[in-house]
Amino acid sequence: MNKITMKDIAEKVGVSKTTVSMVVNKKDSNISEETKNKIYSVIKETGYIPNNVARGLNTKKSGSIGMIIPDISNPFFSELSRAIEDVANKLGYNVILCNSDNNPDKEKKYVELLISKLIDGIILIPGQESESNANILKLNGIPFVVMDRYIKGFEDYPGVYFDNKQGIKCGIEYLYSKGKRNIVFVSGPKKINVNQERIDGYKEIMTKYGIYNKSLIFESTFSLEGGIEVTNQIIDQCGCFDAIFYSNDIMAIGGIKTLKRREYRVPEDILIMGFDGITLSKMIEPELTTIQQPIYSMGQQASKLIIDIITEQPIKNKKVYFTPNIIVGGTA
Amino acid sequence: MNKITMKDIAEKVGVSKTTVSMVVNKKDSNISEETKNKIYSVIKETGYIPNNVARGLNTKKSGSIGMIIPDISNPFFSELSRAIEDVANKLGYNVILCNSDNNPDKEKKYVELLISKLIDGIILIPGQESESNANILKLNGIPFVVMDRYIKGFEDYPGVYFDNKQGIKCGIEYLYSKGKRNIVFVSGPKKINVNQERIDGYKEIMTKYGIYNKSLIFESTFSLEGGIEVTNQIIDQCGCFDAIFYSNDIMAIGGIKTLKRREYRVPEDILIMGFDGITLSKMIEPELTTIQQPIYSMGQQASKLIIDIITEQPIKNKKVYFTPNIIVGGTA
DNA sequence: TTGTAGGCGTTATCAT
DNA sequence: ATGATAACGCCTACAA
Repeated sequence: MNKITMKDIAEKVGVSKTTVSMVVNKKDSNISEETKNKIYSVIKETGYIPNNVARGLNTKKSGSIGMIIPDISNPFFSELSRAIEDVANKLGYNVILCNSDNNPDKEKKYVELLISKLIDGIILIPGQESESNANILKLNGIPFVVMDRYIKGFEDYPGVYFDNKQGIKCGIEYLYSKGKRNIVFVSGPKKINVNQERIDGYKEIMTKYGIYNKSLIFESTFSLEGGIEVTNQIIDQCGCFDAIFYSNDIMAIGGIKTLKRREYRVPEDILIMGFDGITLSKMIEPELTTIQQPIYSMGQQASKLIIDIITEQPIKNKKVYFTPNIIVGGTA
Repeated sequence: MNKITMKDIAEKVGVSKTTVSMVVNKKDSNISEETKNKIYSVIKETGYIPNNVARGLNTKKSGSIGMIIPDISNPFFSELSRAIEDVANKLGYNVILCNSDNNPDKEKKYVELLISKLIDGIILIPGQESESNANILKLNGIPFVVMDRYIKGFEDYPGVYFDNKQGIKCGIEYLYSKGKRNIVFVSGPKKINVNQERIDGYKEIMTKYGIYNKSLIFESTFSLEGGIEVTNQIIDQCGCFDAIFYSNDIMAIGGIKTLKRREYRVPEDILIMGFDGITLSKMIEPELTTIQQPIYSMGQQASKLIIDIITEQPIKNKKVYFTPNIIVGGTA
């Protein structure tokens, strides 16, 4: 049961491989209708599927793009992936999924794997210390788009970002307008650079309002457990606080659970603000008040951008910034 | 900036491509240490990365497995994907992500795409009418593992399944034991065969208890909106009901929101049971009482199974059934 | 309008 | 212990 090749088709029709190749690749402007039809019908009856690998060896293109993300089971990234894959698929590419867990070694392994597969381009959400991996890509001439987080030394590379500082300011302004003054801020792991950016935003705006207090800044991991732990910590260590701004939705949800269990009422006693606007934020009751990143649009944009680069389309903006949007739910 | 090839390495070291190839592929039992070391050092200093595509053309293997799922942004599938990718990665494979949306045409397109990339194997969660697509795979000799849903005519193929009937029975028994007798059942789209299986389970057990009533069966889509809509319908059409068993967690969450908004108390007035046990079910407050599928284990198992088949390992069980497990949260 | 021939980078089969 | 050579299936000049 050997696989059918172009040669088989050519022999059956009684033409050369070249002719078949041209028809298969729609470069058939001057192939007679008759030949074309014969070829098509034999392709159909044999169920011939071209060998993309052989094609790739010639063209140095694989028709695949790689997507290196921290963790697909995190809703933020799975929503993003869906957008990336949708656009890629529509434009004739497919997507190889890589979960880096923010681990530089894993990330490196994937980068090399993708290169070895003649990947056409990569969408990279950097973990930590991604400079050297970005460098490998650069040295190998693989186009890539950076997403969500910066890579030192690659600030001029194409990228899709979210205006984190502005997002934080939005959130704080809202909480301030609600009369809150002791606003706790929970950042994600400081090793990830967007978090520093968010902390800076917090510092700036709180200082502007004259209510900045360093001891109101906490750090945790972007998970439900992270949210629960840090919230217990906040309750135990903080003299007074009247609002908590979590820098992702999942943490906020963990926080709300913890507050309720420890007999705080949300939003009556404490206002809660999340960050990301994942679908999940609309599932809890009351719905989470959060700073929305347009996740699906960001994914679409990144996917479109990398493919434009691959296909050498003229690019208007190789760096795209998305702006925040507050979703007012019932928690603040 | 042409990419470095084996030929380049061979020339630099002063050996033949063959020798380099053997070293790269660890088939170097009888290559002198000296040569090996020279080759390794040149590989390192040049940053050589083997071309997997060229290799694939020879070996007819790509080192990739395909994963065809309905929708990665559905938490059930993203959790599953994570497991699949983890195992695949550990065993030296990578994963190509395909969102079928349960659409047979999309599914077909992906099947052919994957074949054209010399995919080594596929994990297929069938949408609707997947017989012909499974047939294409069969004709092309592509190994595949079926997951979650049956494909008519491929019952003997390797597969990883969940005992849906048992799951439903578990849930009903629990609700019955809590004194509930008017238990509404919300199935997913009947076109998807697991749903029929679940309805059958419901019918059986309810009949056994002598409380079966056909008008308590509703159908909806596996989404938050689906859960909301159907719940409004239930409230409006059902004379009396004291529990609702949704056949996935997301619908259940939509249902809870709706019940609350329409002034029902959960669990005081109405007990709610979900199905799946996605992480999300632990995020809401109170936590959802649900029938847990061991999602991560199922993904691991499927991944391991397809790779065992690819590598022709002896397989103990080519069909694996997982059994339900009730998680008692606060909604029932 | 169609065919011939060489090459893409690797692996496999024989040699040496 | 190492090399020469022919595949793998397709694409692409260049020929005819």
